[in-house]
Amino acid sequence: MPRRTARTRVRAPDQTRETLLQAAFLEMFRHGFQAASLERILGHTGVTKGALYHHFPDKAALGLAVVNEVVRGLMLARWVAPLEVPGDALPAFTAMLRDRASRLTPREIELGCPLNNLAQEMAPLDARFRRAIDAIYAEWRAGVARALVRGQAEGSIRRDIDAAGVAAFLVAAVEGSYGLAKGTGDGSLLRNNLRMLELFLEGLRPGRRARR
Amino acid sequence: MPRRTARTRVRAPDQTRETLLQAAFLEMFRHGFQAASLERILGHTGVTKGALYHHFPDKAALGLAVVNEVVRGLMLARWVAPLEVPGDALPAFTAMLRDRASRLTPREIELGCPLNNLAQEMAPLDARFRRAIDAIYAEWRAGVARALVRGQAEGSIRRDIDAAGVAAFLVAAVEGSYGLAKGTGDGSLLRNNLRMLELFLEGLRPGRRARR
DNA sequence: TCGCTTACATACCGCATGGTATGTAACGGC
DNA sequence: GCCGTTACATACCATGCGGTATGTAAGCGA
Repeated sequence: MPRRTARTRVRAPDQTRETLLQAAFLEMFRHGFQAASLERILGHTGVTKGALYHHFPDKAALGLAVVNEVVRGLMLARWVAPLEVPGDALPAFTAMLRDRASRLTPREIELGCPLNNLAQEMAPLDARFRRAIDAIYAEWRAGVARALVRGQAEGSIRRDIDAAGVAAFLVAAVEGSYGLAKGTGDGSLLRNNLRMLELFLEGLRPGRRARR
Repeated sequence: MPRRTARTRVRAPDQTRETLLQAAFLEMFRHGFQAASLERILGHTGVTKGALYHHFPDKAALGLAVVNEVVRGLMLARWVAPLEVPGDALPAFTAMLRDRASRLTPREIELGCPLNNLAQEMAPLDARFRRAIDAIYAEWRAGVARALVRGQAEGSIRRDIDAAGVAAFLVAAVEGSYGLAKGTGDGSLLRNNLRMLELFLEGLRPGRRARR
């Protein structure tokens, strides 16, 4: 039986939901979804279990909301939006990679890429997570491919490459680099790989020696 | 109090240990380490909890043994040994990539790379796991770098590249490709990326156009 | 054949977890 | 000011978990 005089917090449903999403994101980033503890999330936010289960039917729904509303936004802001700038596509790639490399935080090196983490953990376990993650990866690849096609149109990128295929490779290389750096705990490895990606992109410039 | 007449299985400690390792590997491959259930492992093998805790002091020790004795061996057999063949280094790379691409099982596409999975999950959580995983990645990178240096010595690979840096990039790209394929559930994506790696390696051939 | 060690078997425990039942206080339309 | 709905709060539960205590039987050197 609940206590007689319950002290309810100020009613601000949107903010409560957002608070939960952010805390859940951090918790999932650190521990993954399965090991993410609702109690810890509640402890960090001061929100109660009743409020949580008012906003989300169960833990999976909270996790999916984190994927769709937090992780997706982060990916788009960091890896797609920087490509949608006026000017040549290839320098936009280079600038984005250098920007990412320069902003590497110890947390990013320790914890890796949230999307990659969730993909590795949840893809074989839950079809809904897999679909949500798959959709985000598809957006990422599509954004990269668009930039490549733009580069082809303006002549800064060779026309004989398959934009979608190269985009998939680039995304994989980025994710792999973050993952490897996380595995080794070595930030310089990640910087090295982002630099290698720059060199790879330079190789896409039109030139005498065709790749195939 | 245990039952009076306990039916013990045949005493074959080495085989029992190996059975546990293999079952634990499969369980960890599917669910990760934290979500791996000892009860499920025991259920699959018919081994009892007493036997398990006779061979391993705790769950972490079992997990570490899986990493060091199973995962490491798989990585070496698949990604390092194929490079240590007589003949030119570059064709050995190509052959290895094609061999891997041709042998892709649905399980590999669904579950990804065991080493990558464990790295992503365990690196920030447990220092012992991180060290063990880090050591395996270092062996992998070293194996690739050795092959690159060999190629440089025999003239099939440009001398102006940093073998260690390129090796790190190659390993990251492989792991990223497996991870991405797992996220999307798409095997053709993985095949595409392995093919892209071939092309990347072709670009390491000595030629007129230097990369930097 | 005795006796110690190794290799297993069984029962049980404490704990953290996700989830639920139930209650109450704030808000908004009327 | 009433009342239904929304937004929370609290107590509690069932379950699965890793781990342990304790027992037994096989192997084996002397």
